[in-house]
Amino acid sequence: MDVEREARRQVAVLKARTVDLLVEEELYRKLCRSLRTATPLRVKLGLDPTAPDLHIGHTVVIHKLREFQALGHHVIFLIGDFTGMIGDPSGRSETRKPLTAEQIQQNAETYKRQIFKILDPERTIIEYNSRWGKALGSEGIITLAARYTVARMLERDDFQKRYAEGRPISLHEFLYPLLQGYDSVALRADVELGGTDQKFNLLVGRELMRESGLEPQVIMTLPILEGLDGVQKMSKSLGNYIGIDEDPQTIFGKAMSIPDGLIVRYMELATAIPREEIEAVRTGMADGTVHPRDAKVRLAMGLVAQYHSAEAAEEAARWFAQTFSARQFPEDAGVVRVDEALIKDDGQVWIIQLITHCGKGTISSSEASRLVRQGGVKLDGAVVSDREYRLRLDREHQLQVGKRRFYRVLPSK
RNA sequence: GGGGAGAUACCCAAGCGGCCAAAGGGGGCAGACUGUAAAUCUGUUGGCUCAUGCCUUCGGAGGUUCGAAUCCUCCUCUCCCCA
Repeated sequence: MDVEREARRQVAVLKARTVDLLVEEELYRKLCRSLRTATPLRVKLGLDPTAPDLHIGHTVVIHKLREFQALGHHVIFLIGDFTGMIGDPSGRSETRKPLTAEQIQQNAETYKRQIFKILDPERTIIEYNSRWGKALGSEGIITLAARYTVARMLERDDFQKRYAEGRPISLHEFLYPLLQGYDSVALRADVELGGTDQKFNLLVGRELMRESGLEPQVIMTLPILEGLDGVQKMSKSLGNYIGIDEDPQTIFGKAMSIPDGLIVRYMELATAIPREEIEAVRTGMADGTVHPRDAKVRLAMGLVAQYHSAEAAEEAARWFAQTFSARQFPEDAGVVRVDEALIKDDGQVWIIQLITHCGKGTISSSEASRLVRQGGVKLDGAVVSDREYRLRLDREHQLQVGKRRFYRVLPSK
């Protein structure tokens, strides 16, 4: 095999969709060596177990890892159970609140389960940075902290901004990049991946490796995916995400709600839809031959197919067309049995109570009242606008609250 | 260590003794229009079986007052300046 040629080919494949690749020549050399010695590269991705679910924003990077695996390399999926106690200040305008040990453990389990929807378990090593982080001790931390200066820390955008705006920066936040970098030292990573907001942290890793006499890791950054609102980055805490663990209908529905401008970007970054097809969609939408709605359906199906199955995608598309395009009441709406306690002596249920009962704590009675007043509540297809409305529960009723909450209401027995 | 400024609802931010569940904006939700898109317009945005009512909420704990987000005391946290 022509090692150099193959290494060049791999570089080209891996470089696609990246924002930064530092340093490309180094990656090439590492790949050459890997091929000659038949030693897979050690590719690191660290994730703090802060949010208990992965969303398709995370998958941008994970897909890249999958590409490394496809070329025979090993992925080290590092769960930042130690760094998670600090909380990554990247891109944040305020200090994160630390997690408890239990939360971290729980979230880590969820991650493990979810990444294998994309990654190949055979080529994945799971690590926890508490393993070496705890051993560092206070002396280790001090030594580590001595390797970096305040001025250099303040080069970071987010720190600089916060500092300039007079917002607080806690001292321990300075430790985060250092500890993340130390992970690379401990793991002897060849490559580390992250979102563009991770660039600083990744670079610190290079620095620390060099100082420790190791060959510095190559760093690769990938775009940050915007959330459903199309403006802010996708994140669980902003509620603008599509979780990879969500059910087909939810994934499909959320995908259909993104702004048009995001369709192609989602396809490129978050799906396995082939390049040529994405190009066709792009040009088709530009010249008006492809309706954005249809492009979105394609995207939505692609996502469902990836995390569930092709059949599930078909099914979700059908469901969506019926429920939202044809405005039919979905057959599989959640069934709610009404407690006896809600039924008054006259055998009737007050509409407001029915709604709060169906909402199971997510809808207050004031809110239910508001929804009724605003015409957002439908019973058996007809708008209920009288908040005093009572209903006799002698059969199944179809209740719709707002745009997307559907319930099949049945008597308790 | 000294001096100054500040903490208001999901976020930003006004209010500085009663008319304050608290202006305005953002965001959210609902309605119209649609493609559950965007844009736009309208309404709404603490809770309570809805009530010229009650309860909870203006960093925390006390106090003054008929009455406090607003005044006083102490505490906690943040920022700035000086050392």
